[in-house]
Amino acid sequence: MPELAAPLIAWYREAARDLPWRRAGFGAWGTLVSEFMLQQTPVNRVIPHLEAWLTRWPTPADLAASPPGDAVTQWANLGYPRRALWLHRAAVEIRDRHDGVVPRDVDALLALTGIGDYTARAVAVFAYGDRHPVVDTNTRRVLARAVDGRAQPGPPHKRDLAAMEAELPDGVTEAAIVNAATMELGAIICTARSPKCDLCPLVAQCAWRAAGYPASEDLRRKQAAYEGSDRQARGAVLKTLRDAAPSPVPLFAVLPDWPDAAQRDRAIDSLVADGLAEAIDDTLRLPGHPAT
DNA sequence: GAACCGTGGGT
DNA sequence: TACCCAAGGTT
Repeated sequence: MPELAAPLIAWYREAARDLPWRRAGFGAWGTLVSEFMLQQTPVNRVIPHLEAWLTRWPTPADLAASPPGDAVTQWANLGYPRRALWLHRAAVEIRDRHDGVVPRDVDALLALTGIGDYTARAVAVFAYGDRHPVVDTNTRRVLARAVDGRAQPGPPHKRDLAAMEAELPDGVTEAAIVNAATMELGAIICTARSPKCDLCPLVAQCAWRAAGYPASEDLRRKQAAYEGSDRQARGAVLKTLRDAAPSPVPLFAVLPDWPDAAQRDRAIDSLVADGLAEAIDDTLRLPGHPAT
């Protein structure tokens, strides 16, 4: 058994948060939706939106039968709205290619729109109980500290999967718990800013602690400035469309007072190019019904 | 591999 | 206040 597994499993049993997607029988569709929402959006903001989403669309086929614009509206202010579009596309693909059943095979999951290395393995492990390494930003930080003795992980890399694989016990059930426990530890104890090392189950094993908590060069890429950015303009345009939906908005009424008109127009064009908006006549609206 | 993609809470 | 950060993925 790898060194970290036993203390992680023991800690997780008593410290894990009670989250909706950990309830017994939550289902693969619910897991898939939760993982889409959790891509770069914090847990506490996801929970109410997840429950509303699953009430409205209890199965992939239910979502696939709605226009993609409805998904964008229901997504509300979760951020990165193309995730809503991608989740809708994935639902269509699940309906058309997998008889409406969320696939279990990692390669089949990876072939769905909006699903990458993390989400594919998270569904296979947490929804179906299979044995794979699951690596998210929490996992990478915990391994960087506990195993590599560094304060922060480098940028995401394929080799991260092998690093996590090395920490997994042989047993399928135990491996799934170690995956979840490593993420959970990074989320609530081994946090980015001020880790709670006095509460950490890995104090005896932690290479970063043993080395005296050295600072490490921060190799992560920094987020671009948001204020004044094209992203901000896109967000504002899309909020206008969501608030008006299902009605279209006349183009002259889309952010008429935006300080940079060229930027506003660029935002509109890029949203149309992304499929997040449709320009019809002299109006703009959320995308309608090519779902069925 | 780097740039790009939203939004809000914590510090 | 300004900056950091968040269960990533696509191009």
